[in-house]
Amino acid sequence: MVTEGPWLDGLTSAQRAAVVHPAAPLLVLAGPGSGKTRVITRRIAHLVAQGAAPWSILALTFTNKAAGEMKERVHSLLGAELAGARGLQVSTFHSFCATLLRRYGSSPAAAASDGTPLAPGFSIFDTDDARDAAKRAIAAAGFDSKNWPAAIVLSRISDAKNKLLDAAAYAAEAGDFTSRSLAKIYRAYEAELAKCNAVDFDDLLLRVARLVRQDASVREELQQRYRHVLIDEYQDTNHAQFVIAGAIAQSHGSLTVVGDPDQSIYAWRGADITNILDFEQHFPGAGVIPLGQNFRSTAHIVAVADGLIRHNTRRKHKDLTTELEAGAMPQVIRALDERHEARVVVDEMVRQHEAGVPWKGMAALYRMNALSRVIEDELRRRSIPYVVVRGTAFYERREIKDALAYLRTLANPSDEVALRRIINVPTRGIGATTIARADALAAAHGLGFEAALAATDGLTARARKAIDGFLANVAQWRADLMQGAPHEVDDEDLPQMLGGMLGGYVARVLTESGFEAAAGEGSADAEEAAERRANVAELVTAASEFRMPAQEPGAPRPQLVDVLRAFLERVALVADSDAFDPEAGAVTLMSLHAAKGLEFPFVAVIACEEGILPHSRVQADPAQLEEERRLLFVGITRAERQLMLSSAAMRTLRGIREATMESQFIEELPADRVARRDLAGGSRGGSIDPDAPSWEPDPDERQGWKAGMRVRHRQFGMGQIEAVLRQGSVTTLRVAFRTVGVKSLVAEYARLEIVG
DNA sequence: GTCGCGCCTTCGAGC
DNA sequence: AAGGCGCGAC
Repeated sequence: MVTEGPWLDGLTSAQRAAVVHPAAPLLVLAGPGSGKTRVITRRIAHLVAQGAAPWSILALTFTNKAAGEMKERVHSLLGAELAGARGLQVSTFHSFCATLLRRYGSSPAAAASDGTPLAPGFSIFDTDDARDAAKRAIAAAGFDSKNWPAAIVLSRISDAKNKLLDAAAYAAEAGDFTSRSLAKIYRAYEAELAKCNAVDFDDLLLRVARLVRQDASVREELQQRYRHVLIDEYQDTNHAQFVIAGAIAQSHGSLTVVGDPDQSIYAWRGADITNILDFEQHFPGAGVIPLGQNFRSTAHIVAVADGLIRHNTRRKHKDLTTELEAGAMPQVIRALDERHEARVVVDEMVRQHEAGVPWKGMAALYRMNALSRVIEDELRRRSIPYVVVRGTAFYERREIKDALAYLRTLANPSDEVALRRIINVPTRGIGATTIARADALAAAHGLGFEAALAATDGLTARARKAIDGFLANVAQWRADLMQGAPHEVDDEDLPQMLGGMLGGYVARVLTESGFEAAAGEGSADAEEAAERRANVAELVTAASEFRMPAQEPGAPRPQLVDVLRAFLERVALVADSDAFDPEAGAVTLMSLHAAKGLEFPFVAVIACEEGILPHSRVQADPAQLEEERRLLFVGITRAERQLMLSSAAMRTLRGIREATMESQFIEELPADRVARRDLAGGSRGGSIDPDAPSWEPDPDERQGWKAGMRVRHRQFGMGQIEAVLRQGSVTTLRVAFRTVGVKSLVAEYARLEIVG
């Protein structure tokens, strides 16, 4: 047993107390910048040093990124000395649950609520797939999609699932007409999922919660295996996650949770803040260690954050302190409009850069992803490197979803949502009529969609031929999945070998199906077509770079089908923040939600305006308003040395230009801790003429048109500037468009987008 | 059966 | 501003 080591170096007494706390329930209330990640990783290292087997430790994080970093840190802490941390399991709740469902899916407790068992290779539906399934469920339950929008239905079902109410339990509680109707739709939705051998995101948690509650042998196996459970960002766990963690930790009680109620920002997707607030009631005798000292931000920033969060009434107050110097005053900026705001923010970034802060040390944060656009434009115009952190954006693209639907059809033959998506992509002459016929046949004979397609008669010869050809291909591709790596490949080289096989396989399917060749079709222009093809190529690359996670000891060697399923699972569970690369050497742009857990020397929170932050949809509800305030608190506390909070007196949003009001949260900041700069002339909105050119755009921006530039017009599409004619203050451009020929446009009004 | 246009709605954060 | 849906033309 080792009682001293590098994992105890340089800790404060509170941090140390948390690290060495006995293997018993422990709540670490960790304020922003208080060394939370440090405490978890070092506690893991300490547990291992105390003799715990690495594979007996389960650490659950919020994102894959955080999981990867945590694993790495533990590795380097223990290093050679303790033979590393092999077998240590660090993952997100969702991927941990997916893994359990692959392993224990045959347990009746993991089955769908109608009893349909989960087969290996089940699909994980994303929000889009779930919406498709919900639409079909609404129709199947006999309701009109006009009165029952899929998105609303889904959010109600999601709420139910997060509270561990399955369709039957929901129906039992349903009293009024709306609830009873929803209960029917919920049941039909579950039937759709079951038919597809699919789960949605909430199911991953719900089914595992049911599994650990109802299946004693699984529960005991997990309790035996995971002797120590640690959970990061505990303030954002929901009830299902609470049940899962509690069940696993129940026998030994070694449960460490770390979080900050003031940073709880996911109530809207089911996070239950009482998990953390009532931890001591849930686990009597639990240790509680507050970490209030902030090592991240200079004193003014901490004071501003503290001053803001004090306005939340439903909270346990803890003092935020720092021993760092006062530092720069946080700046509160009121700009004229969103482009002006972007200019001011980027000006500050340039100033910071000149003062030695690298681009990667800066971030612009916002409440809504749509707000990234102006900042992007400004950074691009000034040739400053930036990345928009939105990991799921790539997977939301149509061509990528289609390509993945091919793979899902192959990995999970029941996945009808996927099959429907690609049955006629590229167009093969299998249209709505054919599909309606197949549906009718399926309903009449209780067939699956694929079987019904094969069996439908009375089709045109062309449709018949198209279906037969396609299904023959599918059968061949599925057969091709039943192969492993050559036996002579040793374990060391296996992951890379399998990745290569997967890449080759994906490329082959997408080529042979004709998908790749047609990937650019239907694009508005050649540019977009090229982009789509590049994205598909990128997906093939991602597949070949995929590394199969380590298998359980004694497990059979994975076949290609297992690799494909693991890949699809990984892809389904990417988080937006997974795309964050601290070494990218670029300014970071991301949502306030995605910024949780990160830190930057310079942070700008843009669009601090009523209706945006707080968001317009929440203002009536005090609990939701407090969550909005916490969101700004999270943003502020990402800043290490420089903070800018900006708003614009005028903003164009969703195509409407409107006067704005500064966020009520700005007024709540301690006035002596912020430096205000009102660049909008004291305007509080409303009094400005929206059309008045209120600030001077950069000369190079106004006169930036040059012959030869490639531009895009909303209506005319792609074109190239032939000539720039200046007539007084008016600039006229002669533009040769690909489709409509040469046009003369007034530069100021044409709203041309420069594309290169 | 397919394609393209225009009207209409929507419109937040995300595993 | 942008995506979904329905209609008409080919």
